[in-house]
Formats: sequence, structure tokens, C-alpha cells
Amino acid sequence: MSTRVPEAMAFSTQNCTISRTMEILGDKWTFHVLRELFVGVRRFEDIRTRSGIPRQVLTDRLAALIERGVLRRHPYREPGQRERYEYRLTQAGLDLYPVLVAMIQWGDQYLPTEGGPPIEPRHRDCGEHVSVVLRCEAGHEPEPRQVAILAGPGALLREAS
Amino acid sequence: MSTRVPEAMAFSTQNCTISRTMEILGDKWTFHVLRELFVGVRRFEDIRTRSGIPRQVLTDRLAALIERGVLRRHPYREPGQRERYEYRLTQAGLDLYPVLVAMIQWGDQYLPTEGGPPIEPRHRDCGEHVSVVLRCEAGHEPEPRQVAILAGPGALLREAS
DNA sequence: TTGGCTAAGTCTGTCAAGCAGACTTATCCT
DNA sequence: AGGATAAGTCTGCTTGACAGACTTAGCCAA
Repeated sequence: MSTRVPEAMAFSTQNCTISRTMEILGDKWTFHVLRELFVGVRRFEDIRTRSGIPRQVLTDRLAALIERGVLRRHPYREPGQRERYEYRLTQAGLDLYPVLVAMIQWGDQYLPTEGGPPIEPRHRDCGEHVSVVLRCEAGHEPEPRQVAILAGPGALLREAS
Repeated sequence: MSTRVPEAMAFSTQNCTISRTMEILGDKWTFHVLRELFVGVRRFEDIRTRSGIPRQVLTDRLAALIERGVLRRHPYREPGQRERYEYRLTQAGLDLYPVLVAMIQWGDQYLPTEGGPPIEPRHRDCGEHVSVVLRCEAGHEPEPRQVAILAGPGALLREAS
């Protein structure tokens, strides 16, 4: 193949964590759905109206996210209406916050809009802006270039090509 | 619509930062490509072999990421070969590190594999594991539930439905 | 100077997914 | 009984994914 072979070439992507996470999140509309839930929009018609997602696709994505444990259906009833269901984040869903905040942060930096950020993550207690930072277990906060993604204990060797 | 209307319903998603970021990242294969570059795999055939992405799709994604400023083509030459190009992350691309690390972190927590994590972000200087944390400007490190995504100064009102 | 080697693509036909818009369902109230 | 509403399902069209074959451009050896 090539003389300078990256170490990663020795390993399989079969059980890669990013792959497995993307099996769940890995499509444009799924992120739209998650955004709606994170900003507090929980109902089918509200999500659809705001995000423009096609009905069939919304149905599919909600079902998939429930099956994967990211959302749950929660009953509600408006006065004079029958009982219906809305969608809420589970703890697993809430723990996607860093992913969403990291995406917002990147977008604010590299795709700025006139007028400033349209959405902002804030700490409920103190009202300050929330961001994500990289931190190692020794307490350093490395720049991206100082971080390497290496094979871990669960890495599998790739089949001979 | 409903009695209890989430505030977010008043605002448009048209210029939403997450939408705009997903315009660039928003598909399964794009994340596969980014992962390869983050682990140091930079060449067309290497990326394709490891990730299984169809050629045509890989061509398309690489071109899109270059156009969006996330990657650049970089010439290289193996002995006895003609000059070719490999793909490298720009600064904008590197700054996606928190997004990738956040995804790995979530996957490790909620989709664990036997044998432990197959990939690990580590600090090059000290070798320790790197994670992402949420932090507000006052220095607190809030739990996900203590963070709210609110309308910012650039938020647009939605057209009357 | 021709012919083989290689990485990095392009091309072609098939098939699954996305999509818009119309229709259906299940209750509640009058 | 009839109308209202949220949350879907159904139908047919179109776009994109995909596998596999083919092409390109330079380098080298004979």
C-alpha cells in the first residue's frame, strides 16, 4: 500500500465507537429531532412544523431513537383533548448535551451569522454561557492538536487485506 | 396548537447553528471520513479500505468537506510513484475534536463493548485520557439537566403559521 | 517507446430511501 | 351525530446510495 502506514491501518473499524454512535445519531434529521427536544419542543406536530422534517421520516426517527433508548414517549392531555403522547429525552438522551454544545460551538466559530448566535447554551443556575472544553485526567486542557485518538484495549485487528 | 407552548416555538430554525453545522457534517459517511482523518488515515484507498465507504460517496464527501474548509488536499509522493494527494484536516477540521470526543464519550458510556473502548482520545504530552466537560463562563461545570438551549441575539421569529 | 503497475478516481445500472400531499384514526366536545 | 384536532399511515415520484467495472496519469523496467 504505502511506505508510511498509519498505525490505525492495522485496526478494524468494525466496533469503532464513532461508528456505533453514528448508527444511532447518524443522519441529518436525527440531529434536527434532537435539537427540537433539547430546546423543549416535544410534540410531533410542533417538531414537524419547526424543523420541516417529512412526516414519515419523523415517525421513523422517533421510533428508532426510542428503540435505542435516547427518547421515551410520555403521555399528556390538553384540556378538551384526548390523551396523546409527546417525546422526551432519557438520561442517555440528555447526556448527548456535550455533542450538541460542541456542534453549536463549532458552528458559532466557523459559520457565524450576522446578528450573533441564534441559539445559546446557558447554565440555568447562573445564566452564563456554557461551552465544552477538552480536558485530560491530569487536569490539562489540551489544544486539539495535542490530542491523539489511539487504539484502546478493545481495538480489534483488521482482517488481512 | 397547544396551551403549553414552548418558547422555542416562536423562533425559526432557518438559521439555527445546529442546522448549519449539520449541513456540513450531517451524514453518516462524513463522520466516518472525519474519524479516519482524526486517527491519521489520510489517503483515498486507505480511507475506503478501512471504512467501507463506496468510492463515489467518498469522492463526494471529500469534495464537500474541502469546499467547506474542513479539509485540504496535500501533495505527497511515495518512492517510485507519481505525485498524488492526501487529505488533511484544516484548523477548522481540527476544531471538530470536541464533537468527536463527545461522541466517543457517549458511545463508551451507552454502547460499551466487551474488551473496553476500541479507541481512546489521549493527551499527547502526558498520555492521559481526554474527555469533554461542559463549563459555564462563571466556572461551574453543570450537569446536562442544568443546561438550557435558549434563543440568542441572532434568533429570528418564525413566520406566522 | 511500449507495456505493466499503482492510487485515485469516474461511469453505469439497480435498488432503497427520502419526500409531498392526500388520506385515516382515535378520541373529545357540542 | 357531527366537527375538531394531533398524530400518524399510504401512495407514487424522485433522489441518492451502492457495487462493480472501467479509466486516468505518471513512474519504472525492459
